[in-house]
Amino acid sequence: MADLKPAAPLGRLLTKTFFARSVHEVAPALIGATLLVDGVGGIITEVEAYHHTEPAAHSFNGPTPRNMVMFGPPGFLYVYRSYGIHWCMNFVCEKEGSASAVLIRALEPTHGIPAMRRRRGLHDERSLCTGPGKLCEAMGVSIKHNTLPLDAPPIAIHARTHKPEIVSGIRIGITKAAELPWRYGLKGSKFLSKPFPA
DNA sequence: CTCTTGATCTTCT
DNA sequence: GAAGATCAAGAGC
Repeated sequence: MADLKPAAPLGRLLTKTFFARSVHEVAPALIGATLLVDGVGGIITEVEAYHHTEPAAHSFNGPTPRNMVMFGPPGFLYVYRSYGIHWCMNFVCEKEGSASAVLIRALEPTHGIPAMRRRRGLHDERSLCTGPGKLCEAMGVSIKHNTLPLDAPPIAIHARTHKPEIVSGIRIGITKAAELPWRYGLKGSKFLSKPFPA
């Protein structure tokens, strides 16, 4: 079955240098970019920044087998198990040893929607990728993808072609350092894990 | 609509 | 032993 939804125009492919700067610059710059894994994915609508200097970050207490990739160079994928059942994906940023990353929280599906629907089961398109665990399931991302480079197959991230309106707010689902406004979203998007407060 | 609960991996106490 | 960067299903209002 053909994919009938028109895809957004794709910009250039992002390379590792895009991620080699402050996580607070990378996070809002990713909103509107198109993330594809094996050609399946969509427009990034929501992310959160995590910095190793604050206690909500997995890297706050130093390296472990799980978070090892966060301590390496920028431009690689960090995938971890959440609540024992879901996978969540992050882009490692800044520089080697900095251990900061951006959590991808929601996508607007544009590519390979039938494949995503198949992986997710009985779900409407609006709830296919509106959460960090949901989008990994929809794109088939798991621990197998941990440590993969972000600028080589099967991963492709296309820059946005126009700067969108971006909203920010406090992060979701955490108890430590919860007051930090490091959640970023595409203004007015219907594909968010939760609405941003007005 | 909101609230509660179960799933059960990784890390920390 | 407990908590956590989650999600879906079910009960109650």
